[in-house]
Amino acid sequence: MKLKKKDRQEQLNQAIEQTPFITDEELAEQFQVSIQTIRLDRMELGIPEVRKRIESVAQENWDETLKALPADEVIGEVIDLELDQSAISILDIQAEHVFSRNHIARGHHLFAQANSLCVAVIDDELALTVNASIQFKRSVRLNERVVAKAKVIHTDKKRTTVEVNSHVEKELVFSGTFEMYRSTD
Amino acid sequence: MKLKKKDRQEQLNQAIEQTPFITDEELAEQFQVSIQTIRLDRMELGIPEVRKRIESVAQENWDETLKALPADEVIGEVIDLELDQSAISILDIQAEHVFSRNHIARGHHLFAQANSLCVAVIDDELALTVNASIQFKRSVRLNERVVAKAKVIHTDKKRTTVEVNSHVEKELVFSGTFEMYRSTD
DNA sequence: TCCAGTATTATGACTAGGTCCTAATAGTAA
DNA sequence: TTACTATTAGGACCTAGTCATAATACTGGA
Repeated sequence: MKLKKKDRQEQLNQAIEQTPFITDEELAEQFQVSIQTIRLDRMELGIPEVRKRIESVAQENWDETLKALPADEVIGEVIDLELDQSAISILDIQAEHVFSRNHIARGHHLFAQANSLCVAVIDDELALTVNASIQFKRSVRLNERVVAKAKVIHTDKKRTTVEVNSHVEKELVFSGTFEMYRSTD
Repeated sequence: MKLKKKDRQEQLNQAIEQTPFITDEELAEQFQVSIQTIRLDRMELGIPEVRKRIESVAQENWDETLKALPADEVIGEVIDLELDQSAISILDIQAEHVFSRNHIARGHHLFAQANSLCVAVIDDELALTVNASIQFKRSVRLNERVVAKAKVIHTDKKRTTVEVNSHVEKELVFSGTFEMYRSTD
């Protein structure tokens, strides 16, 4: 027996969510109803046509591509910077940063925040990490805000040593010492 | 004076690359030529129509959404894994991994490859990095392939120490020692 | 200056995947 | 049987094209 209207619309909703690229014609085939019925259903459910659906999926992607473009950007948001002296950045831990199982932030994100802050604080064309010694003091969870403070503690001709301490609220969660190579080449 | 065909086509290419959502009509307006000219240009350059461009951007996004779902995934591709003993992964350095200025891979990607490999090698529910001591031996460049080898060198009740060495060809580019906390909680 | 060849524009027929509106038919429940 | 909802059908119109043909404009060289 064919599905009742309500059930069909429910399934339609799911089908489109899963495969937004599907046309009305294909949906009509799938549910064994006419194209017009599919269209009426879409109207009632407020679902736009394929091309608009595709466009909005594309739009999301494009926004993210733009965000990713300045690849030299610091991981997190820099809120204070004194070149060759100190810098502070914040990173809000979101779903993409955590293990899905336990909602604990993956270590490399904290590392990335600290490491890129070290690159940013150095007033030279080129800054590369040579060595680093780091400690993860406690695990960071979803929705926590990590504040990383970098402080230049030593500089000579080619090398700069930077110390980074990251806190959530008042609690130290990460600390590291980074030895950086730099040049104005 | 209006642009010559060659110059226009060059700029057209760029314009579409930057804003793939633009229609022929808008492009015709922008370059002050007829729609037909824009279409001829597209044909010659092998550029598909807006809706196809939008669809391919959307398709990329969709693929990535599916890929991104297993957020617990290892950075790089695991090609060998013996639980609690050793593991090997490869990471091909692509545009998104490097500084745009000098095409040198950003340190945190090498760290992420190594760190996530340490997580993967541990045969427990939970594995978190506690300490790490790392050295970047030489900078890695665009299109190079980094092979990371992880080896468990010590284990007790709650802690596991893993050593990771990453090579490009025969050359050591990164090495680190990771102290991991784990539990079957 | 004219001529050839290239570049540009115009026009018309056709397409996919729709919207919007009207109208006919089918199914169901009181 | 009647009333109402659900479904289907049809036609006009839309956008953003493709493909083919033809006319016009521009430009460099003999």
